[in-house]
Parts: sequence; structure tokens; C-alpha cells
Amino acid sequence: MDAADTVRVRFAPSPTGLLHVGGLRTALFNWLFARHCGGRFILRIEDTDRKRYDPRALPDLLESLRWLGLDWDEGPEVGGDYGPYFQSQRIHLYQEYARQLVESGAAYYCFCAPERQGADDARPESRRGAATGYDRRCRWIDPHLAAERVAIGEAAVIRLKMPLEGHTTFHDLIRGDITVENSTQDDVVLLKSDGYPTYHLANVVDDHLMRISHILRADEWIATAPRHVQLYKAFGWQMPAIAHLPVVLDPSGKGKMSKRKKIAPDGRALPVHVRDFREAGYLPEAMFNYLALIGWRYDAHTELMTRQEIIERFTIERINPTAAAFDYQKLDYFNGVYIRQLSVDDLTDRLLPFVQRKGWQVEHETLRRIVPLIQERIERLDQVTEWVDFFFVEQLPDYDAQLLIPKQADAAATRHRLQRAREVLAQVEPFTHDAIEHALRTLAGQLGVKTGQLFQPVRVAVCARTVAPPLFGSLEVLGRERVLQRIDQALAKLSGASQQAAQ
RNA sequence: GCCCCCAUCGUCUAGAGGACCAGGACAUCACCCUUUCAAGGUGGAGACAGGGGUUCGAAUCCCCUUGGGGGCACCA
Repeated sequence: MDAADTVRVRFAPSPTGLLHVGGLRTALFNWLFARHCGGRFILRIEDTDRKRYDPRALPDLLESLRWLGLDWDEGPEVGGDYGPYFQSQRIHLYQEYARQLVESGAAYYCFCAPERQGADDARPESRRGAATGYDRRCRWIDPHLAAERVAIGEAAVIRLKMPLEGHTTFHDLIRGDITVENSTQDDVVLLKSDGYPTYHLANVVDDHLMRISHILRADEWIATAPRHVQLYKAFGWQMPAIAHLPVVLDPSGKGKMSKRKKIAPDGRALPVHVRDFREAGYLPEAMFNYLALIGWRYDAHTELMTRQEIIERFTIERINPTAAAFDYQKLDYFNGVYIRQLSVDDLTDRLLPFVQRKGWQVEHETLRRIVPLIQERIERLDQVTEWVDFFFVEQLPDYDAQLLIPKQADAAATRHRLQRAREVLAQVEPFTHDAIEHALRTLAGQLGVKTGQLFQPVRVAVCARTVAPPLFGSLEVLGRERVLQRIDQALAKLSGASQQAAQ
């Protein structure tokens, strides 16, 4: 028997909202484990909560997984031998298995009204603060009587009979043995009164029927694992191996990554949903690499790895149990590294939508000439617009004339330098990076000023900013005509400024 | 409140009793390079939560405390 037959893992999200990074990380680890082992990665949709169902969720999920390059071997749109892969299409199965448990005495019908259960303050004083929310009243009803009540149509749920004494132990691949006193456990609902299963039932039934070999799920499921163990026991099924992944924490380390957007110090909204990361200009390959490192590590030194390297090196043994804060700064760094590794053509393609989104009419060929100037200056694709705006606007935004004047110079000196620069730039042939550089450096020598003292006024004149892409390349792309025109405008601005100063 | 999980620099982590006066990465600071900003280079600062054990020897094993996280739904 080869691994393809033995290792079967699944990502089983609930379509209640947009996929967020925490979910993506869980999917990634499952996918990595499957690919490492040559096993199967299964996508199952746990749509058993009719109240929270969100129609946007499924398309967003599929798109997000594909964006990161996580392909599934069985599931929506690809099918498979163990379908259907939507739990809403398997309701009859869960009902059947739930009834089976009632018949075997492992579960029972409960007729209690929902209001009588649940919330702590709704419980009798004697049970307040107790671990279990439900007092098991219906557990003691005679099974035949209960069956009759169900037969005449009385609303009921089906609950699992947890052992009242002893303890339940299971082996977590990452944490080792975990033991829980059964007395602290609830008689969990398996089948709701609307006939839909709860997570606990559907999950166990499907994992078994779909022959899942390993469960890699988020940390927050640890508390419910004992009831799953008892469920497998009640069915007489072998439980898959199980590992609980460390949760992804908020950047502050306080609490898990919430689904609400966060605000960065610079005011922009920090992405939380996968689609937000894409729209902010994170590269899937950078995201893939960074996400793999949340809770997993290959060795002491290696962090930047290709997708293939990560697949080859990924093992459950090297997943650590500690919750980890999501570090946007480090993600940005990774993204910058991956952006710099891209070919100019590739980066241009990826940048184009961000530039066009801004409303500028830009051709691939034009942007392609600019990309080398900014490639090592951006960490996110969306930052491109801050760098290239002056290439595409007809009229430069108004800027403070003072920016033109370098420290250790005044308006008059600056005017002079700009005039000379204009003359030189009007003549230089060809109007290319090297020729421009040579001409301007020569001019600086003739003027007896440091290069920066000459370059700054020119830079501000053409870019309207002091921080901009490299000057000579920018001038070449802008072309002589626009450069001269903008220097003229700067000169006019300077005369205006000096006249004002004189008055 | 109860149950469970976790605990090394600000953050992510390496470390599976001696190779650790604890290594790497991000962030940070300084310097170099330099037409601005970056990128790159060099260097600096920065942690084993506390207390008990076990041991010749503990970041590594055990216990307690503290701290953090997660869970306690007819949600997943």
C-alpha cells in the first residue's frame, strides 16, 4: 500500500463568511502534509448551519485556495469517489447514523426547549458555573417512551451519552496525550431539531466515510476532541490520527486573529481576509512561504524557501504547539524579497492592475520601462502608485517651492542651477540614462557643487517630491519634452517664490 | 467560574541534559555604499516568566505559582 492510499487529509471550512488567514494556514498545512506524503487533499464544505450560511463564502473560498496554489484532489468542482462533498447533500447519512446511535443506546432523544439549555445565567443556581450546560434531564427517559414521543412528532434533538465517570484520553501528534475527566463533558447535541447534524456528528461521520487518515485542525478544537473520541467509540470506528495546529494570534499577541480588519499605524486597513491580502498586493508565493512559517520551521536558519522545498521538508514533527502572532512586518519583508526576485516582465504584469485601478491609462510596455526603477523599492504591489504617479499625470500636483531648494542653497542659486540643467538637458543626445547622467555630473562639476545639490532641484521639478525613483532613469522615461516643461514650471514657481520673499 | 492548551530577544523561532557566557530571521540602532528613497554590506543592543526539585551538570526532565491563549451553543 502506498502513501497515496493511506494519507488522506481534508480542509473542511464552513461557508459562513470570507476565508481569513487563519483558515488559509490550516488549509496550507493540510495541503503540505498531503503533498509531502503523496497523499490526497480533500476539500469538504461543512454547510450545516443554515442560519449563518453566506452565499459569498464558497466562491471566495475556492478563489482564495487557488490563489495560494492549493489544489484539492477531491471536493467541489473536481468530484471524487467519496462525495458528495457538501454536507448539506449528505443529511440523510447523518440522520441514519444518529438513529443508529440511539438504537445502540449511545445516544438519546432530548425534548428540552433550547431556552432551558446553554447560557450560564439561564441555568439553575445549583448548576451555575458547572462545566456542563445541559443537565441531562432527558437522558433518563425510557427509550421506548422517547421513541413514541418522536413518532407522534414531538420535536427533539439527539444527544451523545458521554460516560459519566472516568476519563477520555487521545493522542495529539503535536502535543502528546491529552486527558480529560468525563465528568467535565457535556452530552453534546448530534442532530438538531431541524434534522441537520451538528459539526460533531457530521465531521466524525464524514471523516470516517471519506477515509480521512489525519486530522489537522485548529487549536480551538482541542476542547471538543474528547467527545469526538467517544463518538468514534460509539460507532466502533477507528479514529484518524489527530493534530491540533497552533492558533494564529493577532499581531499584538492578544487574542486570535479576529475577522475584523485592523488598522495599521500608517492608517491603512490591515488585511485579514485572504482576498484582502491579494488586493493589498501580496504575492501568493510570499504568502505561502510566510504562512508555512507560522508554527512550523525547517531548521534554525532557513526561512526563504520555494514551494517545492517546503513540500519536501514539511513534517508534522516540526510543527510547534505555541500560538503565534501574525507579523505583518515580516510578511512585508518576505513580499519584498519575492518582488525583487520577479522578472521585470512578470512584475509588470502583476503591477498593471494596480496602476490601472488608479485610473491611469498605462500600457504594459510603458510600465515595463519604469518597473526596474521601483522594483527594489516596493514591498507590496499596491505601493506602486505612490512611486509612479508623476509618470502618468498630465499636470504635476502642486508642491511647495521650498522643496526645490537644497539645504545650503537659496532660491537664486537654485534657479541658476535649474536653468543650467535645462540647457544641458535640452542638448544632450541621446536622451538616455547614461548620457543624462554624464551631462548632469559634468554640469555639477562646472557649477562647483556636490551632485546632490544639483540633482535635488531637478528631481523635485520633475517628480514634485524629494523621495522618488532614481533620477536619470526617470528622466529618460519621461522624455525630454516633459522634463523641460516641468523644469520651466519649477523655474516659474521659484520666481514666484522669490518675488513673494522680496515683497 | 470550570476545563484544556501553551510559555526562549518587541515578534517568529533554533534548542529534544553537557557542543549555549543561548543561534537565526523580522523590527530597531550605528556605520559603509550612495543623486533622494530603497536594496545591499558590516556591526550593536536585545530572551531562557518566577520558585522549588531531579542530576556531577537544566533553556532542555518533574512540581507549584504567574502569565498568555483556547473552549464551555440545536455555530463551526
